[in-house]
Amino acid sequence: MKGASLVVLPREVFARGAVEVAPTLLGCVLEHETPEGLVAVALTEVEAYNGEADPASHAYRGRTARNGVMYGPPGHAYVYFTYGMHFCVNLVCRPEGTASAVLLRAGRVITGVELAAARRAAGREAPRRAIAERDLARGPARLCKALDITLAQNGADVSDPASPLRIRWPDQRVKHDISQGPRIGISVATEVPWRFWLTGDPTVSVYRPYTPRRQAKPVSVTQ
DNA sequence: CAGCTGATTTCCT
DNA sequence: GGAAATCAGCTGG
Repeated sequence: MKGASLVVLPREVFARGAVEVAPTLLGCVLEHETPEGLVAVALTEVEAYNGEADPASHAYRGRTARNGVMYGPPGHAYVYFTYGMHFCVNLVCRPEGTASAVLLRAGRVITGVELAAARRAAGREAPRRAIAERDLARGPARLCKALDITLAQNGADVSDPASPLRIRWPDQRVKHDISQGPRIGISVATEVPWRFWLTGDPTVSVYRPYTPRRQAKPVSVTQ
């Protein structure tokens, strides 16, 4: 039935804390409809960020121009730009005024594989190999690239079925095994197990413990 | 396959 | 000024 695809997650789902919302999102389908076509991704890996109480959260030091959307109503997309070239997308949790959110880290492309592959290949110089299908949305920045999510989608209401960017329940209610462990790419609060993923799923990114970027850069010595 | 590095801008100290 | 919720490409084992 076609109508099933319009059943977006109700806003109440996002009214709870990110740690509770995160596992709920696994298997749900994030869709982005653009003039180029529709790409849909079944989420396989997410991370919870617990607002101002969480040293790893962008909201840890309070409200800024960048993280403002996180303080808004639940069920909206918080998109940020990082490392000078990448976008990442979160879904806002908890009522307005708080800053809890779930980072979408990876998914499996279930609709629009060709379009997603074209977007991911764009800008690469002399690619030696085609991108494997499992890698299309494997990683937060890759997921955004496959779905063409940019700052233009910051604040989008994913609980609105009329929104070009929305999230709906899985096609089939399958019982998944869910694993839980430390978050990736952060240097603080690495002890809390707030990353959730579908056990054994090939689209989940490989766990890499945090390693400092520059270790003891040689000090310049005069004379 | 592990490990390193450049790319490149926004944000905050 | 420097790190950042990252990725791709290259190197060496």
